[in-house]
Formats: sequence, C-alpha cells, structure tokens
Amino acid sequence: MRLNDLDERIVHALAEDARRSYADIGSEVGLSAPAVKRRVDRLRAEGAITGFTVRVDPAAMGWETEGFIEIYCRHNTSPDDIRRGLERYPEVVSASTVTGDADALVQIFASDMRHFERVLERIAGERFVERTKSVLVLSPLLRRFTSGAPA
Amino acid sequence: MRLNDLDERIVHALAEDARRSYADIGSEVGLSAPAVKRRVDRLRAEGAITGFTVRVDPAAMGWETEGFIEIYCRHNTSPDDIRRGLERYPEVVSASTVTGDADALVQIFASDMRHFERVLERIAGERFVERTKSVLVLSPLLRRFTSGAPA
DNA sequence: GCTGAAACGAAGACCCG
DNA sequence: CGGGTCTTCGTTTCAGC
Repeated sequence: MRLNDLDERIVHALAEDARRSYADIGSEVGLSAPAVKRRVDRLRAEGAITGFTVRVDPAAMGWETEGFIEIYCRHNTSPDDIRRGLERYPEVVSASTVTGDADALVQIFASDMRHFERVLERIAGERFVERTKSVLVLSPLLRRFTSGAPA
Repeated sequence: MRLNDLDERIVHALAEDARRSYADIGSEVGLSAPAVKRRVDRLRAEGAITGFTVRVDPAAMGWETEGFIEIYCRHNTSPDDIRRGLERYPEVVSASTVTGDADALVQIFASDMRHFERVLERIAGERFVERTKSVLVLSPLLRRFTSGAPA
C-alpha cells in the first residue's frame, strides 16, 4: 500500500487541521473538492487513514502526570497477552514490545503522582509482569501527531 | 482550567470522530448544535482543544520502523536547547525530558532501519548530546490518541 | 441554551480526458 | 480510471429570543 505525492499532501493538510474543507485542501494541492473527497474516501477504505481525532492539552483534561513504564515479562508471555492485559487501563496511551532489556514500553497519563503510582502498582501486579521500571516525564518538549515525510 | 462533565463528553465524542457534526454530538450529550459549537469554540480559545488531526496508519505512510532514543546530555543543556535541536527532525514524533538515567526520551518514526540509523547518528552528533541509547519497537500493541478519564 | 434563516460545505450523479 | 462540474442536501453559523 503506497501513497503518491498528492495523497501525502492531502494527509499532511488534514494532519494540521482535520476540519478544513475539501475545497480548501483542494485549492492547496491543485484539485477540486470532490477529487479530494474521493481520495480521502479511498485512503479510509484502504486503512491508510484510520479516523479523525481532536488534539487535547493533557493538562486541561486533568492529566498532569505523564510517564513511561518498562515491563519485564515472565517467560511464555505473548505480545497479545500484554495487549489484552493493558487495554483495560484507560490511563495507558500507547504500548509496544521493544528491543533491549525490557519487553514492553508503556506510556501513561495520570491525573497526579498518586494516581500514577496506583496504576503502576496495578500493572506491576498483572500475572504476566515480572518487574517494572518507570520513568516520569519532566517536561514535554515536542508532541506531534504525525511525523514528517520519511526520506 | 477545569472542564465540566458536558465538556468532557463533547471532547470524548470528538476524540472518537473529529468530523462528527455538532448536531450529532448534541443529540448524544443532550444539547443543540449551536450549544455544542459554542463549547467547542470556548475549549479552543482556552487551549483545552489545540486542534483537529487525522489518525494515520504509520505503515501506510511508509513509516515501517519505530523506535525510542534516550538522550544523555552534556552539562548546561536546557530543555529548550533540546527542543530546538530536535524540532528540525521531521522523524521526531515526541520528545520529553525525563527522570532516570537519561535526560530525554525521543520517539522516532522512520521509513526503514537504515533511515532510523541515519537519524540516530545525526541526533547523536548534536552539540548537546553526550551519548544515546536506542530501543526499537517490535510490535505496537496499543495506540490511543486520547487517554481515558482519570479517576 | 434554544430557534430559525442564511451562507457554506459535503456528497452524489453525470460528463470528459 | 481519475478528475471536473453541477445540483441537492445537510451542516455550520449568526441573529434574535
């Protein structure tokens, strides 16, 4: 599934403002509004675009404390076990299995330090978790929602 | 800056689909379309909502390789130095200063391993960087764009 | 915060290269 | 097959209440 240059420019425009009108985007990329809509529909059908969402200031939502938890798993834990175990936590924003010492890296948003600690303890108590190591975010420097064009 | 229950339900609806109509959201939360719009406008003005964006499948955009780079900085490096140094890289999706051994944690999307390596080398060569430690993502398990309600 | 009218954008049918 | 034009319909937006 490969996107051409026009598709990428449309996605880029939507990444900056997902509520821009198709006509407006079209005038930027040199297409008519229906043409833009057709491409967006196709990108959605292909799964390249998975939806539209709002960018929220975490602090405004009451999530003052951000951190990462590295999880060291017991033997015979599959990635799917980890996913199933973590998806029940609303505080978990992202999770991936990773190379290196730890098995998984989990990003957390919590309302405050006590809340973070409570989540950490519950995750550390999961059956598949052997031990954890956590890192707190001091200040968020950059938070993009889409990356730029890869070379 | 505190949001009330109605605001949170509106933000939640927009988080799931930022292109839903205000009337549609209104019927869910029990408000008319203009009332919803006024609240969204206010949330934007207050900075609680910082924009609307598209959810993209990284693979479809050609970003096959994801990873994290831990940065150990030289002395006398301010968070702002790090931010200024990193914002020039389109491959950097997020960056934060963190507690623990490393000074900053940087999330990267690259097209492939060679691309990732190239970015890593360039970042490692930045003036403020003393050394780096990097971790590759094996499989993304969970990727939410907004976290759930904090207790 | 609701209602109604006017401006605007979305979505589909249709035609053209 | 992909893009442009036109028309219809729904949505946004602003007034007044």
